Amino acid sequence: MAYEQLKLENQLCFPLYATSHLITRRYKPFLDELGITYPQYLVMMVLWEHGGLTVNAISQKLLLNTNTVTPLLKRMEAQGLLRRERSKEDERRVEVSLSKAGKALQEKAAEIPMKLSQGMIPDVLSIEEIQQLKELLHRLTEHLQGSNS
Amino acid sequence: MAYEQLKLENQLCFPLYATSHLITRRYKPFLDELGITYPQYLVMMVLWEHGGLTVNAISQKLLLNTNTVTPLLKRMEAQGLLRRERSKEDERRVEVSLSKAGKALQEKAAEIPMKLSQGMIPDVLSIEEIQQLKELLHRLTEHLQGSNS
DNA sequence: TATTATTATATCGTGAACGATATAATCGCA
DNA sequence: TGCGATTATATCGTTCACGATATAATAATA
Repeated sequence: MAYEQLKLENQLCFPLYATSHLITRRYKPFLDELGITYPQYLVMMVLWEHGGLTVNAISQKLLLNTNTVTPLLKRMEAQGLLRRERSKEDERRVEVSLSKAGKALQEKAAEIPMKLSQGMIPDVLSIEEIQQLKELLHRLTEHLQGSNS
Repeated sequence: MAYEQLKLENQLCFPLYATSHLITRRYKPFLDELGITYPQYLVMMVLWEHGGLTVNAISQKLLLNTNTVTPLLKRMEAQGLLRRERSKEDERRVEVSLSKAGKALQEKAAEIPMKLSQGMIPDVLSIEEIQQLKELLHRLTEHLQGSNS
């Protein structure tokens, strides 16, 4: 077969795709306890770190389109995790801020990263290798965001 | 702020999630030419490499659930890329095989991996680093599939 | 100050992704 | 042989993800 490059194992994209899904599945039981999904957890992390932000700012930080983030935020507002309010300075913008319940959730969430890394480190990857992996992924995302080539 | 581990940049999961999406977006224009989506492309790669397989075998290779793969295959059957037929030996199984059009698509697809890697290598990551990244991801997926801890 | 361009968000439709559940065929074992 | 357990796939409902498009507010400029 002359199509070696078309094998899953020879590609970079599939391992990324698969690992991402597998990790999301690992999160699920912990996030279920908080009553949120994985993308919602990402939104919460952004808000915990930066406080109130516009819809646009959130979607840029998560590298998602606003038409993904808008309904995500509406569901989260319905759950009482955050508020969405039109800015008074510029009525095109919608400012998103955490509710009391949303802020309070951070304490519960704080245990999740540790719980997940248990059994992962150093069984499979050493601290150095995790660091290396992050660094390589970071360079890749930086590039993929910027250029068109 | 005492929640350093809850910052996006300090996690492994978010870079994986984001990179995976960004790469899928890179594929889109090329896959549009073939008239297929990224997960459909993954299915095609499995079938090009292994020939006819059951629904279960395909979902295992892609690390997806069958309730994701079944509708995926039905859409692909409707497009004329493949056939789905109940096995005669064991009528619980559905055997998936490529149509003529499905097989023919491989030739067009063969150019995609190269086109994508242009501008990625060695601008951002060297050949060695790509290899390293694959290796780290491979170990991670192997672990995440197997254990429960 | 009109008018056009840009910006910010929302809406709609399609295709994943997956938990829960259903259904039918096959297997295992009393 | 018979019947409960297992296996293979399908169906349903909810949530993402995103292209295309719409709408309204603001900025730019003639």
